[in-house]
Amino acid sequence: MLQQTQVATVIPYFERFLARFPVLPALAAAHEDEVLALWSGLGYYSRARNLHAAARSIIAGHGGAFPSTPDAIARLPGVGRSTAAAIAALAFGQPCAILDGNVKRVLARHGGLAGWPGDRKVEAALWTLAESRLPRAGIEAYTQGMMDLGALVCTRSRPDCTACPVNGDCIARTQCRIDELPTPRPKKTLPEKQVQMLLLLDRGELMLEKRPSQGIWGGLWSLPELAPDADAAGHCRDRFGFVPLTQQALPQFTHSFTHFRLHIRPVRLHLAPRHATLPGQVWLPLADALDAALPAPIRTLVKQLDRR
DNA sequence: AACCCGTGGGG
DNA sequence: TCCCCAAGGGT
Repeated sequence: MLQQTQVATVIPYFERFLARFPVLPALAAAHEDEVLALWSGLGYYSRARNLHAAARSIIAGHGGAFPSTPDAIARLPGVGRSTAAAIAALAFGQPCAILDGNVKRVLARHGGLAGWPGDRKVEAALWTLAESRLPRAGIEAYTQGMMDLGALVCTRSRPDCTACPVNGDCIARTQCRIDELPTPRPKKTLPEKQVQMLLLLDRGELMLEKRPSQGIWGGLWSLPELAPDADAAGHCRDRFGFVPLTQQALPQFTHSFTHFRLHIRPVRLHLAPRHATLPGQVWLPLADALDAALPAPIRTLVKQLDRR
């Protein structure tokens, strides 16, 4: 959950998740739909599918015992070098280096290492630096200390250098380059996309479609999409065989992702009753739909619909 | 190697 | 409002 996600954002999701899956076998035994529903709103949904798969892998392949070496941990789906090292260090006391966003910022500043940390070569240099600084003892406190130093003292903007325990030989501070390091990500213009999304309603029930596991919002339940200028009612008849009785365009809104911006034009359609339910579709009362694994903007849309 | 994968906090 | 980026990983 914490991969690319701030601690404060994660906490309520973590609490709910652990209340439902307190032990590893409980997660392994769960249906993917329920795992995704508890992840709904957190983003990067492959993390949820990978975590679920990892739990099953530990039950099936490791006899239920969590692997304890960094290499074995990193073979779990969704667990890379840094996450594996964090688990190995904090749970098993092994001397391995982590490299999350906080540590990258601390090392880039203290070591005076320029270049965007997302760049392959810069990241490799940061790993080397991180490995070279491991302590001979106390790996747990060191690992947590590096993360907390970045999160609480060596912050992205206005770091509190006077409170920093290593301000004496920090190159960024000595050379007055605190505001330049780490080097920011190169700017690029975000692509813009447009879609219509269909809110198909029948007697208070909403139709949701399961998205393929590949691609954006993989495995989540969402609304049927069509080209921005297509005929919604026609599409409704041609693709689903549903007869729309009324059609209403709802206000367009924009949802921003890391890599593109999506302009969504929702259309509400009331259908003639007794239509078929096709594979990959479900019809749910609005209150039940809100318990499903919905993408964040779809959840907002359904909530607004539910208020009427 | 560059791109894909979400959402929201904070400046 | 807009911009940056967060306890990164997979392809």
